[in-house]
Amino acid sequence: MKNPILLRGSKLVPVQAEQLAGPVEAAKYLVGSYLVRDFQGNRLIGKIVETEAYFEEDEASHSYRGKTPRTKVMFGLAGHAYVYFSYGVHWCMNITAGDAGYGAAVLIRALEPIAGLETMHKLRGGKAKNDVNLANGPGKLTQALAIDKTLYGHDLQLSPLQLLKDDSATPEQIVTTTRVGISKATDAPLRFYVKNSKYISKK
DNA sequence: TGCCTGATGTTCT
DNA sequence: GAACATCAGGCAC
Repeated sequence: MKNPILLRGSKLVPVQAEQLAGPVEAAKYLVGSYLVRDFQGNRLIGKIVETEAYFEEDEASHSYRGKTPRTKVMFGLAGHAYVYFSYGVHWCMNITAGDAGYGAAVLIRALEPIAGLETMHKLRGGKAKNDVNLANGPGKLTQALAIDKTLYGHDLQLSPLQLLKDDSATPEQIVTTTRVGISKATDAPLRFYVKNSKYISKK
């Protein structure tokens, strides 16, 4: 990779598709990873602190009813962006997981803002009263990182949106709970977040 | 602080 | 035509 991305002295390396082979493992693995967004000359970095796993056998998953024009990227290669419009108002970002042909993805629910906070506040339209509220929800983080349908299907090993991991960091302590904001399969323990993080979404 | 509601595009039934 | 992997503002307490 040209110009490796450095953060606090450690080098961030791209997340490989093999590390996203299973949706549940991928959801856990992605907690503590970094999203790096290059936007209009600014580099915005957020650390993933909360995820949810969705897959074909899962009633709450968009892929449950099979491949459609919207969900087709979920059935493609792992490590790509599945971006969809929710409630007519917000974009939500997923990272595809599992083998090609199997419809699975990991919803990114919250980020800890690391770099480019000023730009993130601007992108949020000044609605975030503090840094905690910048990206502590699926709709908020897409706003803060300027993620929309133009990034649908984007390969996350490439700029302007990359998925990276700091291999020298100690793994996060992860808490597992049921998912949020869904009406089906509400009992499945498929939500993962960093223990004691103040940046996770509410509820 | 916490509940309630309006906004509103896309997909699926 | 209804449901939806949401958010923010308004109002009551």
